[in-house]
Amino acid sequence: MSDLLERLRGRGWRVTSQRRVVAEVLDGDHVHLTADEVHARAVRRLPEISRATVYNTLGEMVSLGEVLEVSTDGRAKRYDPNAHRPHQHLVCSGCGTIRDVHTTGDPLSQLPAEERFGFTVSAAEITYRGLCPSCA
Amino acid sequence: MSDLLERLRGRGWRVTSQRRVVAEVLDGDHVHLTADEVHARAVRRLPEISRATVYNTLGEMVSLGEVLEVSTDGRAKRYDPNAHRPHQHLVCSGCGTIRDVHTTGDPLSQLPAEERFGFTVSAAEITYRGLCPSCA
DNA sequence: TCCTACGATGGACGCAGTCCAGGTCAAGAA
DNA sequence: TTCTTGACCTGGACTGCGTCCATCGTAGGA
Repeated sequence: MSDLLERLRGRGWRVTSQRRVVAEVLDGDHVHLTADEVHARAVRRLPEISRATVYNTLGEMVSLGEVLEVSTDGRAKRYDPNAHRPHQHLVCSGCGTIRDVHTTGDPLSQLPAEERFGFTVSAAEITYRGLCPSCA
Repeated sequence: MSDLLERLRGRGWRVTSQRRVVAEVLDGDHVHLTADEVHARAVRRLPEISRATVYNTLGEMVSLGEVLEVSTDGRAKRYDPNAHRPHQHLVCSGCGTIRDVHTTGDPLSQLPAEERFGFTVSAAEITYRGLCPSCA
């Protein structure tokens, strides 16, 4: 049983075979899958699972803060199961590979008060872009 | 004549009424419009202009580095005419308003070599999220 | 003024994501 | 164990954003 599923159960989630499979797909592979990729992998284990259910389940995991949504290009959103350790993303402009990276210092502290325009700023997402070794 | 259009002409762009109108729409209003909003405003000045032309023109301006594409939500891309001064974005989670902001220090220097995994890192985009004064 | 290659048009198409009416089932109660 | 019920799942239609393409129009050089 995955940690993710355990945490969700602890929050009063009804555990169904569909939700289990989606959680396992995300937990098993620490890459950043699109919803359709999650669906494709889920179908291997549970052929009847529908696309709508995958979208719903991913959306619920995101609202519960157990999974992060990242959209680094204008295309499909990707889902990041590594929601409990703060991190940023490094994206290859060639092949689209995404890696989790850790920065020194807190990005929020780099935004001076006079640049906040009265906003209550609560988060900062950094996307680093470049070429991976294979694409360079 | 807008600066933007002057620069584009200098790059050998054929200047048509459609391209002029798109450039003027972007230049006139320093907000971050979606392609459809650009189209809606362009139609007021040139009723026959097509959606495809607006998309093509925006895409060309982006490839020429004269306009930036920003996608802060998973929805429509927005176009930022302020491509020549490095800046980051502050987005209201309530209403979606986007403001250009300037950080202290260079975000690239916050990514240590051992976190680069052999990538040639060339850019960093920061999206700050929070609530604007009206939404707070 | 003429020519022609580059640009514009608009309608069809594709992908990502959402919605909905109706059928199904997990989990608590007895 | 069986019953009950409301939460959940399904599949197909639908929407929004963006792209493609065949055809027509025109900016700008000769």
